[in-house]
Amino acid sequence: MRRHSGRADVTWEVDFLDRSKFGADVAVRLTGLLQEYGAKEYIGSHVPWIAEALAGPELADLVAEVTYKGIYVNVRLVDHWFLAGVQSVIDLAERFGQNDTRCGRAQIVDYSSPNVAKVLHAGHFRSTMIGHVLGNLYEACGAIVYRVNHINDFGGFGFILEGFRRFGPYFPGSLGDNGLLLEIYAIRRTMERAVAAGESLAAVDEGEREILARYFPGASTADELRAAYEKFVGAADERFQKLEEGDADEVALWRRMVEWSLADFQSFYQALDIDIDFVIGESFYLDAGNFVVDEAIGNGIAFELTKQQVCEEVAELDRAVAAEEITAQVRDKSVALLEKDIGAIVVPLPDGERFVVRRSDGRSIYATRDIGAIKLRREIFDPTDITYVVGQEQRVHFTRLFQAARVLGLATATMPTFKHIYFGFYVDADTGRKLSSRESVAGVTELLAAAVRHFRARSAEGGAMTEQELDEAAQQLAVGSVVFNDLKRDMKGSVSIARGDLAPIITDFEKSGGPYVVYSACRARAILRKYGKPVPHLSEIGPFELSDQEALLISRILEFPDKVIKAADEDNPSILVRHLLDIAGVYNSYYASAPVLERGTANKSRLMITRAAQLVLTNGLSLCHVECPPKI
RNA sequence: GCCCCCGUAGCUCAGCCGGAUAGAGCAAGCGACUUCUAAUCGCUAGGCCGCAGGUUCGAGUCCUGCCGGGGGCGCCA
Repeated sequence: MRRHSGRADVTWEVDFLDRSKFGADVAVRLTGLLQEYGAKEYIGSHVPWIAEALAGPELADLVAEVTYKGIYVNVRLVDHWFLAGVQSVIDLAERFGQNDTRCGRAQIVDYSSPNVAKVLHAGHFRSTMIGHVLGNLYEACGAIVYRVNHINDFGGFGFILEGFRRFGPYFPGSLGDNGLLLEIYAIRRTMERAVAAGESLAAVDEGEREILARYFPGASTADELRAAYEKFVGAADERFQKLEEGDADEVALWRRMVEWSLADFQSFYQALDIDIDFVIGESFYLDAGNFVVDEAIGNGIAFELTKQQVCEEVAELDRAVAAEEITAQVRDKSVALLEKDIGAIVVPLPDGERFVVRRSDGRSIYATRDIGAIKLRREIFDPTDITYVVGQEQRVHFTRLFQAARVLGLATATMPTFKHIYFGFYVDADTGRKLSSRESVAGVTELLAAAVRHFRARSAEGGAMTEQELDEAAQQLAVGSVVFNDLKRDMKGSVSIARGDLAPIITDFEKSGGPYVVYSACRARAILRKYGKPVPHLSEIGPFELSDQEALLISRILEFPDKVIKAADEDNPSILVRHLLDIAGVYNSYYASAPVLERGTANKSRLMITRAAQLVLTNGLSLCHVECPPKI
């Protein structure tokens, strides 16, 4: 193109087409020339020579026919090119889709991140699936991936330690170990709501009243409740301080409690068959965080926000109000935020905001530990990229954390890269409103179990399979369903989910496409199994002609590696998932119309295409953390 | 108040760095199983791409404003 145009700066784009629709396989556009000259002149002066160049002898073994219409120069490729592509897919086999675009990169992916003493809710589920698949994608692109499960085993623990002792006599006997922890959390939340509700207590529902009555038998009025709550908070703060200082009793109890929760989480990870390399509690990073903060105070980067500094900023705000740059309302809000931070250790950020890294009472907060985590992770893993897969509600926290890391010298302007991959939450299918963690809780494990039972029952209709095969197939279909349900749409949007009855959810899962892709891969494999021999090599194939459908299917298959790269580059698994659904659709259609094994003879080129389709679907599913069961 | 996300078929969503007649799936209707397993396939129907301007040869896509929906803004995590 450059030679024909006589210019070195021409750029072009190539789009795959549907042969049955356009009679060609790819469209070529020289975008630079198009923009430079406009459509009219481009069509008149350039399109003809572009078509002529493409039809020239140099490309004769690739190009079968060139046509043009409007700004598009359409090229029909020779059938041999497609089948050669199929052969290369077969040669690469399990490696098809892998690439080296991220060679030399070491990426930390921080995902799942459950809270000890709280219930795993749907947000953790999304984080787990998205993070895991992103890790797979980065690996497929050649990166070394360190998967880290950052367990919140510290924040808010004062309440748990105190509650465990304070409410001991009132716990119902039926609660298990982890159940106790959840109960304490529920008590705390209930108290917060009750106190926030004030005198009326109108916002407190019946279940919450029951909790209040059980655990605070002496407090019946709003004032008494408030007093009881304040005593609870005070005692909890003391507990936390002792824990941080390493008090033997508190540490021992804390350790036991963490174990209870981890054991509970394990059933969730087992159900999803997820194994995260590094399970590290945030407590691990406490000392490193304090070290960084102390050092930063020492060299003046971080400092205690004093009353005087706040006064100066307030004065500036007052000036702005006087100059009518801001309203008094904005000023009051800002002042309130400023005053709240007096006494805390803060890191000033380039955008003028502050990042609080230590409370005024000297205790750590999660920011302290997150900073420590960055320091230790850099020392241990020397990562080029750190990616956090955490819900969108923490966007502000992470943008500040990343800025603070650079200000504190824990990272340079470009190394490592920090990314917060966020996602939407689950919403009520009827109301469109966000489900609270308490509502979405219920069910992650139960939902998956119900999905397994559903697919188990359907499989059983099929016939000759052993019990174990049935279990495995159902497990994979269930996992595939939930993964696809979560990952086929853009992550930033919310996922609506029906409440109560699980049946509609399961039905949605089945329709969501996971089983469709699994089943497609299984059909392809069934053909190959029946054939029973290695598929023929390209060199054994005589003269052949591809159908439009075959050309389309093959071009979709050959696009797969690019989709893997794109999904990794955009940190967006849905790009991969949708492409798999697309391939599965084209393949199923092909499967229905083009028999491979017929009247005892095998169609060689179709066998090759079937093998390539099976490989691309299996490899793609594997990236999505779904394995194809041997039988279905 | 500030910030973020969303608005495309009855429903759930795709739609690339702006490019051919805006696509799938579900739901609805019709048709196809002694077959490489029908968890499938084929066909039909269904659209002021929220509204109004602007940029452009060309806008669902980019810009501005408006309307509507959801969310986030702790010395919690």
